[in-house]
Amino acid sequence: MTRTLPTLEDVARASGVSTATVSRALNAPKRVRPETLARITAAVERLGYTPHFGGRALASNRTFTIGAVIPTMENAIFARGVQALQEQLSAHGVTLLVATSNYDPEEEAAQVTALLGRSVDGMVLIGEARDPATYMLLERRGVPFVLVWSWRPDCPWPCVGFDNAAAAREIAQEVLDLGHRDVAMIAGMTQGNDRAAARVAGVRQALSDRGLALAPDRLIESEYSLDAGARAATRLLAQTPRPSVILCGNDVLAAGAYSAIRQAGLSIPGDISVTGFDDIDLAQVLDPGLTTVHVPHRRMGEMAARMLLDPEPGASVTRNIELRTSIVRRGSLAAPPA
Amino acid sequence: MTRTLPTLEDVARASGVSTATVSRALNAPKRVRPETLARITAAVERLGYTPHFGGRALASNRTFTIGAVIPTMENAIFARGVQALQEQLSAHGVTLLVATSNYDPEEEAAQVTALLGRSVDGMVLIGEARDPATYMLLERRGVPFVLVWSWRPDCPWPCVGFDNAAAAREIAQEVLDLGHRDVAMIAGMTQGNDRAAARVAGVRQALSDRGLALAPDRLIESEYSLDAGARAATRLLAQTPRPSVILCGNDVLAAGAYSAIRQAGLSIPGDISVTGFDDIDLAQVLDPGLTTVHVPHRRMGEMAARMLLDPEPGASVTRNIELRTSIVRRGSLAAPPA
DNA sequence: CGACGCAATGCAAGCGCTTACATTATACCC
DNA sequence: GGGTATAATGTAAGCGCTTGCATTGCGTCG
Repeated sequence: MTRTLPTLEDVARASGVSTATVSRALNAPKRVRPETLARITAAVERLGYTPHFGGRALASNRTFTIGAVIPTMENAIFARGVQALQEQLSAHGVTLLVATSNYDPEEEAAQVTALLGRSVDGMVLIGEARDPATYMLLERRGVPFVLVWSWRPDCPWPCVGFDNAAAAREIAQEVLDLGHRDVAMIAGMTQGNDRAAARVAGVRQALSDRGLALAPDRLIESEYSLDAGARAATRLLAQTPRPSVILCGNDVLAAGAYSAIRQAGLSIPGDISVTGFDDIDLAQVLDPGLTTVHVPHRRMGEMAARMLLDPEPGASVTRNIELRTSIVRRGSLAAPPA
Repeated sequence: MTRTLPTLEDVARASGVSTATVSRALNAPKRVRPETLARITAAVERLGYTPHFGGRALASNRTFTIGAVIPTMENAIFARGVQALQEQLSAHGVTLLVATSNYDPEEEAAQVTALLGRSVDGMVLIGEARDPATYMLLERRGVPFVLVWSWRPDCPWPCVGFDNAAAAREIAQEVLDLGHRDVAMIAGMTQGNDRAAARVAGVRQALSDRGLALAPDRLIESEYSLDAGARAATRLLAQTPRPSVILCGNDVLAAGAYSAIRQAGLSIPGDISVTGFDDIDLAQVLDPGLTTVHVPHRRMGEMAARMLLDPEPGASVTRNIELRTSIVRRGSLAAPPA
């Protein structure tokens, strides 16, 4: 009962043409006479033929597949970004292959290798910080790639993202403008994560602009999870004096902080303010709504897709694109308690 | 500057053996003499050789890839399930290919076809309700697949999931036990979605067990999104009398309901209770915490992986697995207002 | 000590598809 | 109507890999 799938040759035989013609009918329909095309199409239909991906990849050396390596799908922001990217790509008949690295550079390198082995036509990577060997590998294979989520003017690679430092600085300025002086921050792990590092740097910059500084014990680096965020916040709340605001490296951490603050019997923003970063759905569902930085995840996906799909690399599409972020003001940020 | 990747043949030449031996060295190391193996390994290393996926797929007709078609990545519950599945699969050297259908059966069928075209070795599908043609296609191609998220004792396909109806009935019973009589429900679109339909059925069953019924205007089917959930809740709140509890088809809808309720100036659970389904992170972050049904997404992923990876299909592993759900009690459910 | 079995390796035939090149049909021109 | 572009199709050579079968080399055994 081992069934053999219909092949190009079966279709060719069934429609009385050569395999070359069938191939053309499938890949460049205008190159075959309409009636022939019709006959072939009918045969394809009747036989239930589907092109064999491996054969195609082998012969044409193209796979119509692009790969993406993201830290994790469990963070909604990446899930959405991937979704956007995928929608964009499928609209062009390209499949997206997603791999996760769990924020581990070695794992990321392994996933990149795996994707290269599958002859992806292009690749999307998150952020800029990674082992130079990974970049070399990519270049050696001549696989186009684009970095998303990070951006700086002189990034040597094609990238589409936003200035994490500037955005963080901006929201920190807003916090300071409200009169906060005793600022704490829960950041993501900055090790090997340029976005997390840039956000810390941005906050530091805003503070130093006003002659303030982020004391070492006011900065906690935390894994990106609700629980870790809550734990970090708990530690901050225990300090005397208590900070009047907690800036969080992302919305998930902020949500964790909400739990801890609620747990401690304090109110937001009455006793303490909180800000986030990313603007995932969660941010608007929290009570009070989370003031956060809106990140253009959707546009990043679209632009990345466009860059990768661009027929003449380097030509019509700019290879270094800065997207704007914006601050979304909700209830979690107010002036410090008197 | 067109670089050509090293091929099996290059490695063979470099290590003074035939391609057959190199292939064996890669796929069945114990079948080649240790010293030969060492030489080959060295050559592979030196040349930076990576097997070409397409060639392998073509020759061996196996891809070490399994595909999954999920409704959307934007719902955290699927994102996490996929993540779990992926971890499980990578541990066995298998790649996961994820496609999304956006709850559209036709789109799902298209994605299934696409994945089949890529010669996946197996497939994971969500739920049982779909066009018979899709099942036929799968069978005709002889590709093993497993259904997750749904379960019933006499499901004709391999499946690992839970009894959505029973779980919904259970939480509804708990609601009724607290004294609620005026129950409303925001369900997912039941059209082509057996999980959503089963959850409604479960609630109905619980009600009818006590001689109650779900009035037509007390049931709103809604798209799975925060906004849609909020809109549905708003409509329910406008009814007189106002229901004393809103059962939601999933946590995202429940979160939407929270917004609407807060908007209306009502309190949870003082004025109105809310329950969810899935137990995503969100549920514990909401204030008050959301009482919901915990779904074993992680175990589903693991079991599905195991079923697909199982060397002797039908043998050691049961093909019909029911997993247990449990009710997570948080603050959103209380007795109705006096 | 020759026959035998087994382990290690080589040979070569594809797997299903694309595509340069060759060939044939069609159309159009003077 | 012969000649020539041009369009449509066919021919066949791979793409990189796996694998059945053939071959070789050796240790073993009667």
